[in-house]
Amino acid sequence: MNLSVAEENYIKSIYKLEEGQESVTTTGLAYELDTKPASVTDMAKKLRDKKLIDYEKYQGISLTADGKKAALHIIRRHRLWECFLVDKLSFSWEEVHEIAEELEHIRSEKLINRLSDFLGNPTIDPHGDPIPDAQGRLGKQRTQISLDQARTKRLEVTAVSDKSNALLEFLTAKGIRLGTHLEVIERYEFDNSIEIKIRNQPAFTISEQVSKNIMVRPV
Amino acid sequence: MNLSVAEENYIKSIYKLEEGQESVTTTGLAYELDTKPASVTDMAKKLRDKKLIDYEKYQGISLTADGKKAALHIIRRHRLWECFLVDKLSFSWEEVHEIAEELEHIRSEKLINRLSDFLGNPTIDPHGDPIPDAQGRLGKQRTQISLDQARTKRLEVTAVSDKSNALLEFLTAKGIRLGTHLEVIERYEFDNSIEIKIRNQPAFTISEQVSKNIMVRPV
DNA sequence: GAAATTATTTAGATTTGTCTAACTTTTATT
DNA sequence: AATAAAAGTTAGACAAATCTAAATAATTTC
Repeated sequence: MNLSVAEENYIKSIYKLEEGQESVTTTGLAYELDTKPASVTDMAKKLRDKKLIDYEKYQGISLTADGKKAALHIIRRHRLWECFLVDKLSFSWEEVHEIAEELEHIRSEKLINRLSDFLGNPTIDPHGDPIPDAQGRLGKQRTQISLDQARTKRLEVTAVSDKSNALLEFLTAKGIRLGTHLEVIERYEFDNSIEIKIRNQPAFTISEQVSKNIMVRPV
Repeated sequence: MNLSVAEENYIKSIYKLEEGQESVTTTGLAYELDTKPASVTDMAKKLRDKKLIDYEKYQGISLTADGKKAALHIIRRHRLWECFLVDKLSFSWEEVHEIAEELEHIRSEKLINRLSDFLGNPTIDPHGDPIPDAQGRLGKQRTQISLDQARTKRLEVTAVSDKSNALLEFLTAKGIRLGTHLEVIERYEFDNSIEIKIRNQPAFTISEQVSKNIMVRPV
């Protein structure tokens, strides 16, 4: 299956929205791709014809098995290039996303598999997200700090799911990066904000919007 | 100046044809780009409007100073990626061209300059062609075996100017690669073919078409 | 459950890069 | 120099991906 850059971006965004539980709507996808709902409808028909998504008008969109496979291959390419940029070219965590966004569309199985070897076949990218293997198989997911039912106190940051510059810059400013150990001081039910503390720095509060995007594991 | 992939390919091909002395015609460029003369005429108008080429109808095409600069930047990207593929990902000489053809269109000054640093700022690519520096300055050219006025006997291959698979495979089959030392046995005026010998293997003859694309230096 | 609001789709237009077919200009031939 | 051939251009069409504006369906609200 040979996909255009536009088609690949749609598949990737649909995967991302599906991952975040909620159903994929025309408007939601348009927002995610910074385009208009009318354009999404057009592309939905095309992707349905290619059997990459299930789509009935007014009924929303979901990836087929083939679509999921395609998505995982695109994500593999994206995350491997991010590793390359950070590990080999000394880019910082925050600046790699945009460039990887372009590199991910270069389609050569051989290139990607050799790149993976060259990088030592990493299984997580610089943001802590798992890298699918050559067959599209994915390692296990981490937990969102806000969904942690066990109300764990001591946590380690393993990933950030939203890659917007705004969030990444905020986290950097706060000293939160991959591997950072943090302590949950308080969880406020009324707005789902969370008060946290890093080492011996003063505590501060993060909104649900932010905490939803921080993946953690108990430590 | 932000160029589309198509525009970049035109600029690169025009540069290549200009480098090979002859004037750049609509048909010649169409052949080089595997497209139709009508398409070339359309694009020529667009590139003229962007002041990258001089073009008057029926009068052929030539790069402006800006166009040359753009071409050298594209070539820099292409050749650096070729270095990466061969040096770091163990691709062979012959297979890198196509992939570099895609990678060259990723436009991030920072990416390319860091890639260059990572590779040790190479000045020639795996085919022996010089890599323009960040300012677009180019090292000195090598000589075509067929233009060697001095009629040198012992030569070293420093580059191959035509990157078509057909030629690269032919050269590999004959045992001609970068750095190969060869001895010119005879030059035939009537068809400009050249009889050469590599080490102690039997001599063979190469046509002008082939020899024109082999760059050499005396040894 | 009717009306209002929101979401989605359709129809028609636009841009980029390409094409074919017809036409024009230039170059080559005699 | 006239004509034939080759090279180049124009006009009109098309596919991909997008858009706006209008129409339709679904959902929410009262």
